[in-house]
Amino acid sequence: MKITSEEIARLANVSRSTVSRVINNYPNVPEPTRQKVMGVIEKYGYKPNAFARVLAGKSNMEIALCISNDNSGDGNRWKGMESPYFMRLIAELITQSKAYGYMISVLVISTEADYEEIENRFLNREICGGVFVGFEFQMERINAIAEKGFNMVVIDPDDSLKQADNVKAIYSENERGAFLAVEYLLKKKYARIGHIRGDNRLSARERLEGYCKAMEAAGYRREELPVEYGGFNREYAYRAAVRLMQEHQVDAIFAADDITAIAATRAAADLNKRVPEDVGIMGCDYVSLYDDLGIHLTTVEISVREIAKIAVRAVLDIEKEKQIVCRAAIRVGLTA
Amino acid sequence: MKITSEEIARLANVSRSTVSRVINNYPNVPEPTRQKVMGVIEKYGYKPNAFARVLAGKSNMEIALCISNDNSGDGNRWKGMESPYFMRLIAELITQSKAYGYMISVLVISTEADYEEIENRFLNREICGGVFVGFEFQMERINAIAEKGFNMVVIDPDDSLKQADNVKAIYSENERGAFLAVEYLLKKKYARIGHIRGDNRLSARERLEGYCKAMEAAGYRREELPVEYGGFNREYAYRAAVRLMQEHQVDAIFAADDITAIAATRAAADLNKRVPEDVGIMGCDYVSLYDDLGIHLTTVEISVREIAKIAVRAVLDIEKEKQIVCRAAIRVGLTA
DNA sequence: TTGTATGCGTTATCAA
DNA sequence: TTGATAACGCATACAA
Repeated sequence: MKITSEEIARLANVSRSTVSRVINNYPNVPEPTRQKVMGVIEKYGYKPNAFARVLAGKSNMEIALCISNDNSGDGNRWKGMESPYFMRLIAELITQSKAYGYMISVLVISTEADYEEIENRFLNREICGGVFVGFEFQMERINAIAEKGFNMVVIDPDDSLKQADNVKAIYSENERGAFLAVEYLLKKKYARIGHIRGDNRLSARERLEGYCKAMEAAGYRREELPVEYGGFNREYAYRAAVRLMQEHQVDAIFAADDITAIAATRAAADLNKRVPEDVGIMGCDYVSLYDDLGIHLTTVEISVREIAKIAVRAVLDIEKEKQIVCRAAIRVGLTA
Repeated sequence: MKITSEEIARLANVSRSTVSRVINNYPNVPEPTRQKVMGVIEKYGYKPNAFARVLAGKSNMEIALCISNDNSGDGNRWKGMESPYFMRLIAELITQSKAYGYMISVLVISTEADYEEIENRFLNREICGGVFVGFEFQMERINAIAEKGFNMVVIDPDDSLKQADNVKAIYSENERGAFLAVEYLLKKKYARIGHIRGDNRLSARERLEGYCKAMEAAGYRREELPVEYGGFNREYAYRAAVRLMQEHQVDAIFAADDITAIAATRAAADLNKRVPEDVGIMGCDYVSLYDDLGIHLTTVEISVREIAKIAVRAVLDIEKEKQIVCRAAIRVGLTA
């Protein structure tokens, strides 16, 4: 059926052990022998059985991507598995890990049992690392698993994070990104800049802080800044944008994310304001989707590819830092 | 470290074989014994080692989702891994297969070697089935693997498909969907309906055919129908829409897909035409994305969830049909 | 109905 | 430097 190391050994006139040593690049096998064995391996297209290796003690070259499922069910589909962010992240992680010879398996975490599932896989050596991304993780569970000696990476953790030893965290430069965005608007000579903030999670608070700092640096007083609640929700964001433009008379809006920015763009259109002439709109957390619709937001981008690359390197312990920050950059579009 | 069937056997005063029989629901184990063993299993939270089972002859409860990589690099990102269609499909497949206790592993197919990888996994019992989706598959390779006795499902294959015995095909009701769409426009009293067609792949040809048939049924002559090439590309589609509206004076457009429809909507706006009053626009192949932007296309929907559900059932051979067609339905929005 | 023995394909240990 | 041999954790044919 399928050629095994046994066969290879026979054909190369060596023992299974030697074949194994060649496969695993052990140092104690002389070059001629290695050549001979490799020749037979190539000739017959032999590929070692991954499952057997794992059973025999090796770790599987597979990384679990653990996504927290969103059960809130508020009809806002920009969450959970279908979120374009997660989707791009999955795609990039698959690509990046493949470059190191690793596979990605996607696990959706929704119940307590799922954490046991993960731990089980670690114990069985089915996976050699876990990358966590999403909102509502139980950090204690993650820490507990990590403390048994397994590598975990958490992307954009909330500040509640107490990192166990084997846990690495990847942060996005939210505050600085927001600061850059507002700075950009100020340079464009917008004078009255409002902010549509997200909800209470860390990223939203950091972006708000960045906005405030940039405005303060420009001489504005923090207490008087026009900030409205958008909650990363397109309906709330739309109304927030209307309030900012009508009640606060802003001439520019820094939105907590791109969904919010798109909603603000609609609001501007409905109020007969031209973008960017009458009102400048700045997004955040670039989502590639809108380009394809011919909508080119000026926004803050933190490369998903970069995050994926770092995540893979971190979980494989190539990257040793426990706290890694991904840089934000302005992506110039047509809305500001 | 981890409890094994050996331990369970000892604790339950039976042999490993009996534990195995209980786990695998063999009939020849009396209820009291089963209860006793199950009790110990529950108590210690024993989970059989999946890899060991596979090595011992069982098939892994895992389905490979094989996605053809798009190397065309024409800058149109609505293809390959990042396509929202694939992304939703992945999400739905994960959900649906989980319901049957199966996992999904995603494989991106770009080179010849990838087919060998798939075959290798089948031979090692790492996967028990393959679901193929994308454009440029080498059906001969798929058939060759299937002929060795493995289950394969191809979603929306091109007509070049010669199905081997273990290959099942899932088709979308493209022609009927297009027919319904045009019928819908006719009922809405649009009189001059044009079509922006896709490229030369089967789905595009079928949609064109559905459009033609519906128009013929309404008394139009096929040769005189206003059809322009859009190629599923937003730039081409935009220009096609302009031609239809300016040169052909259409009052409604049936677009080959939703990307095309969105481009047509932009074109209408740029020509100062109101949608749907001055011109009706009908999409096809519903992509959920646009709702979140406040754009509500009237379009043709073929449920991705339904496709995923059927794909899982087909690959597990619960669904026995070799050719399965997924129904299309009109999704009413604001553009027609 | 149950237990024993063997095999799955690999790695690791120990001798040679 | 190499080769036997014993794990790894489970399923199964066969015997009892």
